[in-house]
Amino acid sequence: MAARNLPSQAAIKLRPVTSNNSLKDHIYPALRAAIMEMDIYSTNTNLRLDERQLAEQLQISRTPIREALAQLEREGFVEIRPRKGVYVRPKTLPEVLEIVTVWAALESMAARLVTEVASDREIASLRKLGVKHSKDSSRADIAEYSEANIKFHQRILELSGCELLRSTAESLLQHMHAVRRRAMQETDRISRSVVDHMAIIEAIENRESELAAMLVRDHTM
Amino acid sequence: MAARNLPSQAAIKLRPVTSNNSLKDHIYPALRAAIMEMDIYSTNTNLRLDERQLAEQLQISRTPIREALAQLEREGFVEIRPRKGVYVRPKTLPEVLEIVTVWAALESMAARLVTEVASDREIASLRKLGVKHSKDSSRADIAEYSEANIKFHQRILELSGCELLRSTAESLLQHMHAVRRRAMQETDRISRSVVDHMAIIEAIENRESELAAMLVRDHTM
DNA sequence: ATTGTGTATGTGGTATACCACAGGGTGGAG
DNA sequence: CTCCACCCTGTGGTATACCACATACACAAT
Repeated sequence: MAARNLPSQAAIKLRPVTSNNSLKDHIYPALRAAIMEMDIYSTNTNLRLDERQLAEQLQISRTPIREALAQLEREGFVEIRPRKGVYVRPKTLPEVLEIVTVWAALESMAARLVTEVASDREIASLRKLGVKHSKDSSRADIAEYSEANIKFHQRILELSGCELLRSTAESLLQHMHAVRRRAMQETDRISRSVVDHMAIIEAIENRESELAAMLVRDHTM
Repeated sequence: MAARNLPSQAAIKLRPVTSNNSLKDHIYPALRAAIMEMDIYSTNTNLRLDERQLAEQLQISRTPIREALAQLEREGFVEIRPRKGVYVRPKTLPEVLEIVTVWAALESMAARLVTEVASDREIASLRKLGVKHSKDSSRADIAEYSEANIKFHQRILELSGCELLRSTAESLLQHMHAVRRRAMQETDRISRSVVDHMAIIEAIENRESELAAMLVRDHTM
């Protein structure tokens, strides 16, 4: 504080150097991404992960890898069988349906909250995302649309103002990553989706809590 | 399979001895319970946990303790500051409100599902829990009522048939453990609660999805 | 007396060594 | 040739040693 008024103080201003010291935190997203890339197209891909092999590939010891794997296990991405091995856990159809169900519950509540707490300005930003949808869908660019689609739903969760709602849904989203490709292949689904989104936006703009919550729920499920 | 028809086979039937081999899995609940017992009564309680001290108390090495602590950190019970220490993270009021909000979203969806998939017999079991409530509340036995109250809500989540819905809510419940004491102190809250529960049961019995979902949501929040 | 610097100490982070158990392979007995 | 006991190897689990950094404190320079 005293330094603020010292004229002789050179304005060096280097960054707080908060660089990620922990290997574990660095490795966890990498492993998760690698798993999400590979887990689909099941048969004859090796679902087993070897701690020592990973350690050698990453040029670090097993310890941080084990911590990352433990986290992935708790989140349901892998299964660790003692003295057997670490296995990628492919998601069954019932599991995916459950994920969608919980997501619907969360986003439905989020939509309700948005109608109650979000400013008109914020809601307008939501509409802008919706408009982008229409343009993208006309080009039928699946991948790009998928991105925008996710952004739209994430935005609703953000605007709810409930961080736990957002983060819980976000972790579910990670599990859906591999499945989304399939789900979004059908083109007619896109046009239907855009119509749904417009209806959702409209309900939110009109502050119709019940309607917004219902539309989001039905749309997701 | 072949042993089934062997008459000489004594019906010993001992358990698969899958007993908890891993120290980590044994320690994690213990630590969590200890934290939940202590975190309240904020000021002047030492919020810091020492890995080495815990290791000495439990007569094991730091490794499994670190794994348990890492898990507790992921779930938000403690905060690990590198080279500073492990600190119990007391929940702020806004955080508790967020937990309640997410819980309401989950249980509301669960109630909706119950009206769709649960058998009449299962719903009847729910009513039995409700009846137990009335009896308990007349005795104004706070602790006992609190238990029954939780059971009631957990039962709704079970009957939804969506395991992910149940487990997600269950993890939220852990965070509420310390807070519940306060919330349940007021006696009039109990009688109100019982009335609410009866209305919820009735809606579910009549298969009124919307009504059941709404009642659960409003009751929780 | 004040301030800045060196150092001692304690922390979580990482590396490494060893352990117990699961599974498969091998050898010998029949 | 068949089958079973035994060991050998590989796995995740645990213990231990060491590291880099944050902090506190002593002490010296001003």
